[in-house]
Amino acid sequence: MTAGSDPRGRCAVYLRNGSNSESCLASRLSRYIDLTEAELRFVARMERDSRPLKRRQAIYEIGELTEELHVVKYGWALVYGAPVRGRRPILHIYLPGDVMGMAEIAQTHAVHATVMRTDGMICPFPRAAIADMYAQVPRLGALIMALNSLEHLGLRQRFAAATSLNAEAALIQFLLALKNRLDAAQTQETARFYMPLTQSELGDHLGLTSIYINRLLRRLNDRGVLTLRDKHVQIHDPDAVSETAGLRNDWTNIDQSWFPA
Amino acid sequence: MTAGSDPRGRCAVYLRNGSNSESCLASRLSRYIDLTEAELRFVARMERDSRPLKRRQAIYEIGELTEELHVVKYGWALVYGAPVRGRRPILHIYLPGDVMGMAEIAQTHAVHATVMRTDGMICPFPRAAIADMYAQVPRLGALIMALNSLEHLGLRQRFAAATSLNAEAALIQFLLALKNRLDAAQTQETARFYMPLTQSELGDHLGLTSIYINRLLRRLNDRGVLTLRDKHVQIHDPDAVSETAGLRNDWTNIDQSWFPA
DNA sequence: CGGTATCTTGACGGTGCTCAACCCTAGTGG
DNA sequence: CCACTAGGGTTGAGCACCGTCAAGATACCG
Repeated sequence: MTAGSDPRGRCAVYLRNGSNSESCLASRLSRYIDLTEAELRFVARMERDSRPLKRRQAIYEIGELTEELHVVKYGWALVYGAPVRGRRPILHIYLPGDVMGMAEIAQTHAVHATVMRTDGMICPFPRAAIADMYAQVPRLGALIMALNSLEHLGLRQRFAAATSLNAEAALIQFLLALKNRLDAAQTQETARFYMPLTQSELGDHLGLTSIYINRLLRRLNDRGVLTLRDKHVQIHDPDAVSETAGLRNDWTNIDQSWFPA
Repeated sequence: MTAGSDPRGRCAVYLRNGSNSESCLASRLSRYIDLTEAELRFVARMERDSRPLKRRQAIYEIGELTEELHVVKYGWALVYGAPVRGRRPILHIYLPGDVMGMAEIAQTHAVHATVMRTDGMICPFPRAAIADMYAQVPRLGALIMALNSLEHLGLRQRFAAATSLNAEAALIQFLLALKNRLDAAQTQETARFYMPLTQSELGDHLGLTSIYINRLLRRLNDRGVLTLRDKHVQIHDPDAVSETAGLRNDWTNIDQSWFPA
C-alpha cells in the first residue's frame, strides 16, 4: 500500500531508521527527527490501546470529563464549538497522525465536542503521559510542543482569513492549507486529494452558509480554478490558487535548534 | 500601589509564599501554583534582562530571525499578520505577564510582527530556556504549557466569534474576554478597565471597519450597555453583556492533575 | 423503494463596507 | 499666541457581499 491510496489516511510508511510502522504519529514525527529506540518505544506506548470508531461517534462531548488524550491513527475528526444561532462552528479538523486534546490540556472537562467525521481508529493515552514524555524523552516532548505550535499558527492563519479575506479567498486558502497538512502527514502528495466534508460542513468551518459555499464552488469550477467532486479536490490552476490565498506553508520545516539533546 | 492602579499594568502583588515581587509572570504563575524557591529562581532568570520599549517599537518584524522569546513585564503588545487588502489583521494581544512567542517557537523566523502598543518593558530570554525549564523545573514547564493552551483556546473562541457571531456580539465578547484576562493577571478587578486600542485597531482585531466599530459603540452607549471613553471600558449592564457574549471564562482555573511532582 | 441528507438554483433583503465629509484634540514649530 | 499637521472620532449616503427563504433535483441508505 502506498501513501495516499487509502482515503481515510492509513499510514504504512518506512521510517528513516529502516524499520516500518503503521503509526501515523511515528511516521509524522520521523519526518522531522530520527526517532531513537526509546522514543519509538514511547510513541508505541501512546498507541498501545486503540479504539475503532464509526462516523459521527463522539470522542468528547462538551462538559465531559477528559482524562485522556488521543492519537488519530486514521480517519478525520472535527472539533465543534458550542451551538450559536442554530449552527455549530467547526473549530478544528484533526487528521491522521494528530494528537487530539493538546489545546484543552488545561481543562478538566471538554470545552468543545470532538466527533469522528469518517470511520477511523484512535488511541487513548493518559494526560500524564505528556509530563512523562518531557521527563523521559525530552526531545520528543519538544517536538510535540512544536507541532502543537504549528496547530496554533494554523489557527491564527484561519482567524486572519475569517476576519480579512472575502469568502472566495477564505475557501481557497482553507483547501490549500488542508493540502499542505495532508502532504506533511505523508498520506497524500498529489494535486488531487481526499476531502470528505460536505458543503454544509465547509460552511460551518468558514463561517459561511452551505448555499454560498455551493455558489463559490460552482464559480471556481466554471473558471477552471478547482473542482470538488466525489469528495475529492482537484486543483487545476495552482498559480491562481496560491496567489489569491497568499498562504505560508509552515508544516514542512520546524526549528529544532532549541531542542534538548 | 494596588493592583490595577497603573493603566499599563505594572505588577506589585504579594505572592502566596509571603514574598512579594514586581514580576507579572511570577504573580500570574503563583495564581495557579505555589512557586518553590527553585521555580522562583528560574522565573527570575527569565526576567533578568529587561528592555524598556516605547509605543510603536517593534519586538519582531515579519521574517526577522527570532532567537529569543520575551516576557511582558508591563505594557501591551500587538501581533500583526501580513498585510492583506490594505489592512493588517491584529491576531493577538499580549498583556503583562504573558510569554511572547510560544506560538512561533517552531519557526526560526518571525511569521508575524509584534509591536508595542503602549510604552512598556519586556524581558528577552533564549528559546532553549523552554527546554531547560522542562528539565530543571518540570512543573513550571507544564504550567507554561497549560497557559499556552489557554491562549490557544482563547483564539478558538475568537475564531468562533468571527465566523458565527454578528459584529455587535463579537465586539462585546472581545471586551468581556479582555476583562477576564486582565482579571486573571490580577492587574484589574473592576467593571471599569483600561483598554488603549483605537476604534481602528478594534476593527483590525475583529475584522470590521473603524467606522462600523464607531457606530456599534455609539449604539451600545445609547442603549446603556457599555461605554468606551478615555481609553477605559465601563460595563453598565453585565447581565445583558454576558448573555449576548455567551462566553466561557477559562482563565481562572487550570487542571494540574497531570502535572509532574 | 421510501426517506433522508445533500446539492442546486432563484429572488430578495440586511449587515457591514466604501466613499466622502467634517470635527476635535494634542503636539510642534514659528 | 497662533498656524499647521497628524491622529483619531463622528456622521451620512449608497451599495455589495453574503444570508435568508423557498423550491426542486439528485444521491445515498436502509
